[in-house]
Amino acid sequence: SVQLEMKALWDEFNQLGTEMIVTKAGRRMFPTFQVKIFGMDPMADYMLLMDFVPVDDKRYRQVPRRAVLGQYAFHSSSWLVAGKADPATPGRVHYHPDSPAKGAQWMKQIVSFDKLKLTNNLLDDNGHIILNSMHRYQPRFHVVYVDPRKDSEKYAEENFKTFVFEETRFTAVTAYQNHRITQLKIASNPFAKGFRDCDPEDWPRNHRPGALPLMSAFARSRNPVSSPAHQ
Amino acid sequence: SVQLEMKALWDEFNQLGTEMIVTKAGRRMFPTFQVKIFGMDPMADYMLLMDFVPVDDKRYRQVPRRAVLGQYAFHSSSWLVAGKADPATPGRVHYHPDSPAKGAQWMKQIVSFDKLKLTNNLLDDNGHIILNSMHRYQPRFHVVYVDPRKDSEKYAEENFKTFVFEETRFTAVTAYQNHRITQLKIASNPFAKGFRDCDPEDWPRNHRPGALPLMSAFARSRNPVSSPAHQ
DNA sequence: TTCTTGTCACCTAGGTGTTAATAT
DNA sequence: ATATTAACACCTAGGTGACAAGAA
Repeated sequence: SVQLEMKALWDEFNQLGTEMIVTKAGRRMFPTFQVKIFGMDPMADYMLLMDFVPVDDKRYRQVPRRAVLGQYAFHSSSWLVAGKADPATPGRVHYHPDSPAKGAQWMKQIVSFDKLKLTNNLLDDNGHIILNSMHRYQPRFHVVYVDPRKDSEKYAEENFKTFVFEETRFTAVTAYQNHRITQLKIASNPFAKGFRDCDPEDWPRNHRPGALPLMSAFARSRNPVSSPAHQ
Repeated sequence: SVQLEMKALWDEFNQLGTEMIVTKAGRRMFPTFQVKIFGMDPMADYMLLMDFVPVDDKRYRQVPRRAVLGQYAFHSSSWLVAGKADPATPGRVHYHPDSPAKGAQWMKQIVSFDKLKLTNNLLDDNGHIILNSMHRYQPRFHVVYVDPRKDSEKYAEENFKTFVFEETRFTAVTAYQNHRITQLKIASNPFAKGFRDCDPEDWPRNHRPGALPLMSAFARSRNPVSSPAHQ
């Protein structure tokens, strides 16, 4: 079984409609996809990998600016369907760089996919995940048991397990559309600390619940509870 | 077979008497021990590791300052034997973090031991290599074939190969003794660029052979030739 | 008008020798 | 006197969103 790390933070983003930046050079995800793994055979070899599947066959677009003036400008519910999805991108896969490794190794600490990068460059040759901007994606996590038998290909089906966490869904964008997403990224990503305007010591250590509803759920759970995956 | 990378740089340091800093927290080596590997079975698993053996049973000490005034102050030949070696440190081993991996993986690029750190803290619990300051050491590189046979312990002897490059010998120190070593480290280690006083563009790209005899050998070979190991 | 690209200041994270203070 | 330690300024290396300019 698999538990998603930082579930509270993922939930907070998901509630606003998570957006992930894609660039030509490749951009990391934030939050980073991280999991705790249980129940492996400690002595067996496993490959861990991720891929990304379209949530729907739609293309999205920004809401016209004149339609969203006022308090709820840039709200997550302001996505409009812009038509059918663009042609699918090459369905690349990202192997965790420690693969293959023993079950004991994978289970003894959190597995982090922080080397995974997203790009919108269809001709990318850095092995990054290629996505269409303005489309929605569902990250998937796969565990492959490395079968030592000679005819292991025959058992591919049963040596394979997929885990999906719906709270990690996101829209790929080249620039943030929802200003609340931007603010939550700035508030929670250490690398964006330069854009915070509050006292850096104020958050999250001294954060008073309710003061900033934007990130209340995350602030409430300092030891985030993980969530079970839909298999 | 194994080739030492950056052999010209190692030679230049060795000629002066290489020194490596040891600290309580652990310090990387510079130059970094890096090798190219040939002739592995591409499909077999190997563990790669390093250890450090005393070159002799001597303890060294700094030359009294009043004895070395003038041009040859701090020359490498100014080490004095201070007596018998201190009690041996725990003979730790550093496994390359990618171990175990297939021969094909090890051979397809330079193997770098840049995560290896040296410490003088006998109680270190970070898994660093523990050395006595003011003692001389010989780094050793070991390749272990992971034998798939059940009774693999019996074949430990033949599944094991050791490579020694004498030009990587060094004295462990808590502060540099030979000023020429300091200058060569500053000139060749990118992380010490802040201590260079010459135009940063001047070296090594525009370095004129003979102008700075200190690092002539390194500057002469822009594509350093590797050296075979003594097995 | 909407979306994308490239540059930038500002961060995190951590590897350098220097230096002054301390230990032996 | 020699040897070690800890704090420090200055780097490398690379991850942020902002912004202005360009593309569609």
